Amino acid sequence: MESRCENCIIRQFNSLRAMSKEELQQVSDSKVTKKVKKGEHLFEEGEKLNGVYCVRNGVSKLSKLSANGKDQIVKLATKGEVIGQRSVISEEHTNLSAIAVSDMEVCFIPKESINHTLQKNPNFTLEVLRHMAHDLKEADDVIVNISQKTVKQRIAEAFLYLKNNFGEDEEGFLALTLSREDISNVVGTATESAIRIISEFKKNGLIHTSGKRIGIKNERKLLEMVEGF
Amino acid sequence: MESRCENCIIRQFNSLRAMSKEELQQVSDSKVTKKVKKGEHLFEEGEKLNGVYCVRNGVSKLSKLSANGKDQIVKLATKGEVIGQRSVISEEHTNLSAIAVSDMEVCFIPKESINHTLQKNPNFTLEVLRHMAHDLKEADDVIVNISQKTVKQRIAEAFLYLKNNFGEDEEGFLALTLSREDISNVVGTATESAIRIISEFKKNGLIHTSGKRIGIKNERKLLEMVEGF
DNA sequence: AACAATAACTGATAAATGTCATATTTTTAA
DNA sequence: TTAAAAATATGACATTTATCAGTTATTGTT
Repeated sequence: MESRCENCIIRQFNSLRAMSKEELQQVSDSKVTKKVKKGEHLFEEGEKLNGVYCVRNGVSKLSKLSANGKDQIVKLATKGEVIGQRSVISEEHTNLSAIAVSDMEVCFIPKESINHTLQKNPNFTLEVLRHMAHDLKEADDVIVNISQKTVKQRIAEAFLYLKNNFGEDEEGFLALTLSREDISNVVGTATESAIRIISEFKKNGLIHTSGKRIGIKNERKLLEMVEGF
Repeated sequence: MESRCENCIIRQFNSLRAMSKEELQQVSDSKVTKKVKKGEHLFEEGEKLNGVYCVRNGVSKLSKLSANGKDQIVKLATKGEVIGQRSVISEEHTNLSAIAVSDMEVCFIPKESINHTLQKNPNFTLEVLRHMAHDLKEADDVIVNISQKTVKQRIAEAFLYLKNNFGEDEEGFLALTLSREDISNVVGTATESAIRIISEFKKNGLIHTSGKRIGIKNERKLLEMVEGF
């Protein structure tokens, strides 16, 4: 038997915590838990979503394909985050693809459960609104970063972001391992450029690597680089 | 005597339309109408907002100062849009400055009126949520554009955007005249680069200019440029 | 109308970044 | 375990974009 939303700790981190006991029961009855392997899609750009995904475990990249065939990663969503809200709320096709960058466990919640609560429970709606306001602020920050910072600064920032949001493993490597291509797609640059800068960082003792894994060696210097010294 | 929100046509374009008659009366009683001259601030980055601004007339740029001293314009807000919602909702200081790029008339609505309705009227909250979802989608698009398109493409796109959103005057110039610096800040490039490309567009017959005013001459070619031909 | 102040423009050059070609390493799967 | 595939890495070069310096045009003010 599957676990119930009412007891799910993940809920504490997202807007579902503003649901009443009854609403939560209804969500729990209608939800479906799925396992998504690294590299698999949750959904693709342009799809019509019939619900949202609540992330129990693992990480998904939200990305958009540009005209020149390159992906831009707009956000990395992890444990406790709800994916697909925007598209369900505005009843539009998704503008982003969601692909697992590590093995994931997600709960699919049909949109009916969400929409119903959105119309009846202002606390829930307000909570969702607050989350979206936060996402919007972050998106604005990304815009400013991409247009005003150098690739080097953005890569340094990405590593610090990865450390702060996903932590490090026992050996001191970033817990979330992204391919060089994914890194370049987060930062918005050519893969070769990203690789070159990673090599440079390694040479200068800012980071160390082992295969595709990256560990931060000199956080202070990385921070200074982001700030523009 | 001032005009009442209940009769304001602007309201049809924004989330205020989801308010009940009583709520709207309350908003109308507490609102203050202000005139803001071109170049003046509505508010500055980092300020704490005590309410939102409903734009009756004119245009405001929402921008963020980057570490290297350049502004990045994240959005142009015009008639019918509500500015400052995000910050009021998440009860944070603003992350953006709002400066009038043309003479404006705005209504300042104290946050109490907004917050009260947000907690009581799920329709209103949902409406605000939909608007924010839309803004978030647009922000994602901007991210992809900035990181994947060339400056030339982005400037072409900006001109088309200005035409579609603000129209043209009788003489065939874009109705919203931005300084070259503002254009470069929308696009995320150096002012000189923007000017250079504007000259090139003029030379190639894509646009014509008169002082700082810009008129679109060959929309089809601009569009093709945006698409990457 | 004349002046100062500001904005628009242009050229020369430097710096950053992208592209293509190819070598090397790591990962995957037979 | 080993071959094939995929990812990472590096060099050479082209292109794009930024920067600095200086000129011309426009705008606003007395």
